[in-house]
Amino acid sequence: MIVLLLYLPKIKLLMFELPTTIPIQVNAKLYLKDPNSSDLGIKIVSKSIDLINAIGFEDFTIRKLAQAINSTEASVYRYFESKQKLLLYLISWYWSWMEYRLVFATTNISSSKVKLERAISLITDKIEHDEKYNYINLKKLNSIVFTESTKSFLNKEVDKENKLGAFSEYKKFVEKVSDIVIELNPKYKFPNMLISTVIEGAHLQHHFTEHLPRLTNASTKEDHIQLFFSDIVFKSIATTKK
Amino acid sequence: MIVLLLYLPKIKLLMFELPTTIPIQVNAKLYLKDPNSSDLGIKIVSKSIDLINAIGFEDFTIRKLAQAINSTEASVYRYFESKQKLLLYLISWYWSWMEYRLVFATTNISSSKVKLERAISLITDKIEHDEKYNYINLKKLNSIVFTESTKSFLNKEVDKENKLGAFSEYKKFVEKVSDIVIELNPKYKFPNMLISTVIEGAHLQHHFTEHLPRLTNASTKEDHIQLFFSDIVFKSIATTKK
DNA sequence: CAAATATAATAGTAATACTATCATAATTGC
DNA sequence: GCAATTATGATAGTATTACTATTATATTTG
Repeated sequence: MIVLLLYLPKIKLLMFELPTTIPIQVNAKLYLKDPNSSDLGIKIVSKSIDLINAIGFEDFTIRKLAQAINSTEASVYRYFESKQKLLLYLISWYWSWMEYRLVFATTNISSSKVKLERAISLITDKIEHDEKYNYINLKKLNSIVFTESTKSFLNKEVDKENKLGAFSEYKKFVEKVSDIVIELNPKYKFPNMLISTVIEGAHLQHHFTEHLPRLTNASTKEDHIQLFFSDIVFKSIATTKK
Repeated sequence: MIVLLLYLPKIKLLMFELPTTIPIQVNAKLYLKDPNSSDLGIKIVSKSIDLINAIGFEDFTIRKLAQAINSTEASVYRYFESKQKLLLYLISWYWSWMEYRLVFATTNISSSKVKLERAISLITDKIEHDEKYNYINLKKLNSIVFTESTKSFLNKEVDKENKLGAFSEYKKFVEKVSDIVIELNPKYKFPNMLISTVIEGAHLQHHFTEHLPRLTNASTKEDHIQLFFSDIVFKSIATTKK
């Protein structure tokens, strides 16, 4: 069924035009009980996105979440074994969704250059409209990933969580974009580094633009961040013509 | 006195050859009582670096620190009003120290290109030898900044802390390196973005190399990270010769 | 050597992540 | 349609945390 969709005649770029029936896959080891399997699970995921986005992951507590959905801490812990795992679930969901966006944005495009341009847009553009994918607010989730995702791997648990597969969606996405880089320049030595740098760099630059503007040269109005990273990528992988 | 040092005939690059008498300035609003003013303050800073490096900032507690230096929580809180402020102090110290390293690495160098190369090395190279600057273990502090510093600004307190000047040493450093970029190409539009991306990107790539290698193309043995970022920078700012 | 200051000792608060237990509600299998 | 299973709620509890308050004892300073 997914394959069928990929062959639709006109594939649109923007995420809000994606069909909402595609199942987003998240590693089952990130939850104790699939939140998609019940109303409560759905409320947990949906409301945790609202809450983390509103108050930040540090101030976010399972108790606050439970109160917000008229449930109890114990019930939440039946779905996610920890606050960390819940965050990992959300981030993993995000990258799985980004992978679909990438597929839709690049299918039937013959030019590798255009494909890479579109991938960079997907990565560097902040979602500005309040759109939902089922019960998930994509703008808020996007915002969470931008500000909280480094915390998911910059800790002492990273190896343990990596073994669980917590970062495999992220890695898959990076590798898919890296593959486009390799199409354009098979000799370029650092495609994965380049793409992971663009991803994390774009997240940070968005944060800096808003809070520490002296670290950037980007205005909030124009898409300087996209321009900047696009420039970096294409200059880096350009094959020298002599 | 500082000025004098800058005019020493032969300026060496490596940090362990810096004189240890240069006072590193840290914004006074980051502490309640200057830790340099007493034995206890020195022990707090010195041991917190050891501890945070060993167990990570999340697991680091003021109680553990107090026990490690045979003191009490209350005493530590007389120097730093919070765990966060202590981290901000350490990071601020780091950037102040990096500024000195930058000055020493670039003084009396006429070529802007060489200056920028040296700056990039300073930024991207991890400190591998256990060297001390007075009571501060530079290797451990370097490691802390690489893994914990994003947490210092990726939170809801960032604006408040920014007003205190918590990030001014970092900004100063970024701007000093950006100035070299501008020397090389006055028309380049994103010097600050470029340098802050290189700094944060290099930190992350070091972490990825160790924990999530699929996100990189760097081996731990070679200086691929330096090569990669050096390549990015010089290609990005190259003036097109047609 | 008195006065000021720094530190230690001790206790306490409110909040946190997470666990345990048991009762009740909702769903399912037959 | 009803028993058995499962999901949730209610409630309580643990150990730990960041941080504060208070008082006593060192240590330094004028």
